[in-house]
Amino acid sequence: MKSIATLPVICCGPATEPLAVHERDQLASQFKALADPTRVAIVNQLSGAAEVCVCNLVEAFDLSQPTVSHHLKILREAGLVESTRRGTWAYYRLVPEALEALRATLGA
Amino acid sequence: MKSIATLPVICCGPATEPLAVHERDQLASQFKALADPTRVAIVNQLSGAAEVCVCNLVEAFDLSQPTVSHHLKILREAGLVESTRRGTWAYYRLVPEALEALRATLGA
DNA sequence: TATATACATCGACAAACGTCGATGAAAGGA
DNA sequence: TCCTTTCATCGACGTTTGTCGATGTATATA
Repeated sequence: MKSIATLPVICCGPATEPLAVHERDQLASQFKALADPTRVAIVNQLSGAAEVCVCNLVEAFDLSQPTVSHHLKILREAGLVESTRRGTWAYYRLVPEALEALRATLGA
Repeated sequence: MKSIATLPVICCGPATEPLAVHERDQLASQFKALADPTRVAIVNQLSGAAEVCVCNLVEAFDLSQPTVSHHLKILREAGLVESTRRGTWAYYRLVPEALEALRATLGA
């Protein structure tokens, strides 16, 4: 008989239940959205204000505007950020529930 | 004057302090270690027991032995797991503090 | 010693990723 | 209407990643 967990549940769901394939994939793609230094920095920036204009992000990171836009798209598709367009400008903000959910999968 | 955070600190450090480059890179590479479905599943497996033999992992995932070994190496280099060799077998286990630290960067 | 087993490393290859310049779309101002 | 600004999308590129078969390295057993 195999010895069963006595440790606290850490990462990615109940210890006794293996992850469903789609859950596994979903988690992986959310972590993947954070698996780049620029995107980590973007999220960090966004955590410092209610919302941030794309123009500010472009000048904050020494990258081209298309590249910043690309990273924002990845974060958006992962559900970690969302955006609003006001006039010519686009404003991005975190989705706190998404980050909280991801965080919950990492520990007890 | 820029408007400053009134939101709780979410992800990747104090809101008012931008991340240092090396912190940013370190976080990104740890998230990158979790940015693959197989590795998420491995960590989930490991959360279900004190330690798991590599042989069990190889048969659990429909992948070749070198591929599983490769994923374990990535998790090991990220500091998320560690291993012990006993006889012919290698046993892997989680590093709870590492996961806890990562989790802490994701939320208040 | 020789053989078998468990795991790591190597080398190769296709697929995915990060980056950029060029272009497109939508809004504001002259 | 025309021009400018802001942002998204496209196409291309070099690099990184996931995967495998083949090989190397210990350990155990006969």
